[in-house]
Amino acid sequence: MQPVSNKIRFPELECDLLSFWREQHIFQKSIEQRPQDNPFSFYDGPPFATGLPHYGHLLAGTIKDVIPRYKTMRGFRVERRFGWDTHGLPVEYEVEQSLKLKGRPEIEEFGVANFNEECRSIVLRYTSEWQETVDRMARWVDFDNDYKTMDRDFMESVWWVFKQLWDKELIYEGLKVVPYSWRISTPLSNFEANLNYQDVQDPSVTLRFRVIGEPDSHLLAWTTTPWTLPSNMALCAGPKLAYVKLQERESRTCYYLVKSRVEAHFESGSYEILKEMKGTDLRGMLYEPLFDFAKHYVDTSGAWAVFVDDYVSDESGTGLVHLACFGEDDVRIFQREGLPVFDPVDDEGNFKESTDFIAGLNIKDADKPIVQRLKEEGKMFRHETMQHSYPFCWRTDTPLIYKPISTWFVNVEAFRDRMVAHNRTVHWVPGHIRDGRFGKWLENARDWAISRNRFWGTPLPIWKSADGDILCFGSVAELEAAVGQAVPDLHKQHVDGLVIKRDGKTYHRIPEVLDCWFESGSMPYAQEHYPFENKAVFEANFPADFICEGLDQTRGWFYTLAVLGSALFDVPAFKNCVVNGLILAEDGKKMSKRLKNYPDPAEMLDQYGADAIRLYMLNSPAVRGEDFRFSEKGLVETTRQLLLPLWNALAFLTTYARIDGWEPTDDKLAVSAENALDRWILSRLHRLIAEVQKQMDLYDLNRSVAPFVGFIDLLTNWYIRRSRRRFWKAGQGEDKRQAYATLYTVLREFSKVVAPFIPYIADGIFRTLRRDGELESVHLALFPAPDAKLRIPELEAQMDIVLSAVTMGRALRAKHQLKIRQPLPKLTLITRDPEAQRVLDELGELLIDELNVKTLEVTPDEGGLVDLSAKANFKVLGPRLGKQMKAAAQALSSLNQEQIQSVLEGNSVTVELEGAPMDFGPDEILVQRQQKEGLLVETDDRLAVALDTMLTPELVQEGLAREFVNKVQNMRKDLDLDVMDRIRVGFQSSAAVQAALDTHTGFICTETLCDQLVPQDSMEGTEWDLNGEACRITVKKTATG
RNA sequence: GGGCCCGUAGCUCAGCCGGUUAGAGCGCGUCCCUGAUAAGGACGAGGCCGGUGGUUCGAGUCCACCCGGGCCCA
Repeated sequence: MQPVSNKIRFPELECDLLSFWREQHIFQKSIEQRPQDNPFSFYDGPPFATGLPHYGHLLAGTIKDVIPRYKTMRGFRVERRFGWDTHGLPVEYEVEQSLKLKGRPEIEEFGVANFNEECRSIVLRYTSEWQETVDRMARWVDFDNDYKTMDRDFMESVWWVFKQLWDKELIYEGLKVVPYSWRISTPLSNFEANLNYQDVQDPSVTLRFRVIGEPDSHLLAWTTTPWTLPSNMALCAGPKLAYVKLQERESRTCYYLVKSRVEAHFESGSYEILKEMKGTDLRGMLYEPLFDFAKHYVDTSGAWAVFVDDYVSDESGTGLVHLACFGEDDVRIFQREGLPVFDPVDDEGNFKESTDFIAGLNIKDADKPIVQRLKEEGKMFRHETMQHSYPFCWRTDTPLIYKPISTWFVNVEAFRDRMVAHNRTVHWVPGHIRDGRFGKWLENARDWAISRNRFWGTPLPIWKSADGDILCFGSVAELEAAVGQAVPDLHKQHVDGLVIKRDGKTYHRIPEVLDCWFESGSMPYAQEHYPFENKAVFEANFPADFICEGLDQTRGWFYTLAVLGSALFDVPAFKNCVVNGLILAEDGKKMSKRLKNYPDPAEMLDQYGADAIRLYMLNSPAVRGEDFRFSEKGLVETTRQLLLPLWNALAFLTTYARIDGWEPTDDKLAVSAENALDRWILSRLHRLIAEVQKQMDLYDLNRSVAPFVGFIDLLTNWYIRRSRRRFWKAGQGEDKRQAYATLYTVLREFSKVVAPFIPYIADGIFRTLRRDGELESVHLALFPAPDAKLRIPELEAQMDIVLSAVTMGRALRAKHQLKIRQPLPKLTLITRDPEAQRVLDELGELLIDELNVKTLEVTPDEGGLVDLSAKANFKVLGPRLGKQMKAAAQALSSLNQEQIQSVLEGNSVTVELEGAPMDFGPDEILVQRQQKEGLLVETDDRLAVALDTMLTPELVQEGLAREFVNKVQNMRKDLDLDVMDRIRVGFQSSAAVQAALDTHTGFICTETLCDQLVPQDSMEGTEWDLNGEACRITVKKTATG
């Protein structure tokens, strides 16, 4: 075994291991060595590579690595391919910006082919940086065999998916109202529409709509967009709102509006309420349109009437909403009620010829003449100007409009219930996502708009004839047959020009491309080029056993996977889903490049290494969907508290193994553990293995990490601390052999337990301990099996007692200023716990050493040392007593010492409770211990510890000797001596110290590896204070160990 | 405006099926220990468990409402 240094630099270790893994193809071996017929399938959600990876990616990437590594160690074959999202708006925007193109007309002028090739050229710009970071983070994923959504094979499968939906009649063409910039003739995403709100002044007009069949009666409706009035087809009332018909006293004119807004529009006393009614009562009222151009172009029968819908509120306006085709709710109601859409606005935001006096005007310029005309015709009730916040195009600073555009939809509502049912079978982490955020979203799922009026994406495979006949292609072969030529590339510029003539009709491709979410949702099929290739591979790996992404993917990838899985195969697309939360900066804000409120990931990798980052994140709430504040301090803490102690456990073992020439041979390891410490740590190890396995099988990463984090503390700060002397001891005794075998075994098995989480350090440990002929990496090993035979629960319980006794003993010493180096005559453990009696048998030495006492006594007799008090055991008594609980608690708290003693001896006690006697068993009463004032006693619930502090001259002498050893050891350390170097010690001291040194010469020399301990007269050396005695010491190296 | 999540010590977070003195780490102060460790330990200060009502013998924990923060949607 090569000794390892405790001066470890983890980033260096990691880089060495990274090269080793790469050179020896460990990742490939970890897959190939697992049986092909035992797959565990993982789908990678493709990221955009238009930016560099940030902590969110590192977090998801870590989880995407931990689970597959674990499953590999459980014997599964886990293929993982990296994916790239290459299409879509983010890419197009970057290109538009770099080429200074604005909107559709300029792109078309530049040429779609040129534009798309520009897109293609930038999407893979950062892939090498991505790969480097992902590799460095120790995430094992196949980049050579990756998939890209712009690959022809991928796109062909997307077409196949689309065609499947088409054949199932789940695709339809409809209208969708979207934010639209007329300046650049481009629909925008909701996200973009939110980028640029400005305060502007707009007309605020309230219109009179004359009611048909009632003399001089009008419906009042309000709008800030007069230009939409020519498209008005209906008015809408809130069904549950209260409305009135009122009459103006002066003019005798009648108006309908919502009751709660009357005072906003009429002065009190100027009117009389004629009638009150609910919104539903208004339904079906007919009115005269303000403008009637529309009837020349669309069928207006049924239009110009009042309808009702819940979206109407009475917070502003009149409670009667003017409906045109420029609002999402409007179009929804139009479709429900069979109303016609009349959109007279062209792509540039100008009125078409169909609009009489405003034809050719830009919509905003048309507001004035429209208002003018309405005033002249007496249709204006009130005309004001108001200031409000309105969305503007973020690129041209012109106001956006909402506009209906032709859009292709997936009829999700048709199979929504199936989707909801499938989702019930998915295991989500955290669990509340299933019926909460995601479940609720599914229940309310609306039809999915999948087409985009853009350029860089997979074209919809639809060709349309002039009379609306449609051809849909589900493969390249079908298309090639139809057009009679090869189609090597499926991008827009290559297919738009393909014209199909069939049965006397001519078919042209429609201009839209698919939403890139459609492509990522198609990834299970498209990454395998299914069904054109890899049928068996696909079937073996679908649905995914495991996926992981951030909380924001609820409406994103999780959703599109679920939609397509349900639509195509009527199954959930994934079985287990871990959702990670958002990583925030230390200040609780979003990480922001502009604010520079977070440390550069590359620097963190260089400084602390990937394992520190991984463990820090895994040990955080971020792995169960909660926000997490990332701080460099956390990395420091993780390194100091967990990783370094663990590594130093290894350094400890190897250091002494070298000194003793110990090697992990079969017979050295065959030693059976007899020492209680060894049996204890092995028992804890197997308890740990069982726990980690259980939690990992539940995908609960927090609860997997917490136990091994705790184990590191037990291993280093108790097992090794207490075992140190066993390794130092001269010679090769049986106990030493056991110590080596145990520590070796524990570290080796532990490296397997932590391998999925901290793969570098785990492999560093494993490979250090590895014997010739064994597996070359821990990542090729199987996860350890918990061995019930090695579990000794009683021993674990006893050690718990010892550990709390140590804590109490140290507290006692600290309180009374008795340093540990000063031996004391006796420690008394006072407890009635039967396990504690047995502590003496096996674990007593631990306490004697750790607390530096000469003898240990365990006694059940608490007499004189502690005050006992009784308390009701609420947990046990509550269910039995119910309302009597309070009285019982009162009664039990006043038991006398005699009664309590009796309870401690296992007897029941009878107490008067509300006039009647009642028996209480010993398990129904809790006895508490309180130290008596002024005694050297420390207590907790079950245990008291007392120290005898009577110092004899012998003990004082021994204390001095230990003090002396301590000073010499410090000097050795200051001189940077090797642990095996021999020394000569000179001293000049008081008589008391001299006497102590004489008595304990052997002890001192053994402890400090000192060959000569000699008095000296000179004034050289370091001056020390040994418990108040002056002493001057020199240390000289005499021989190298 | 709607849905979901979060709110516990100065900071980062545990706290299981509801059980009576609410924990850990970091930071701070005092002290101890140290030849594996960037260490370790003890003690101390520091809490209206976001608020208000309710259910219950008993609420940090369950329910309702409210306040604050986040994410998503509108």
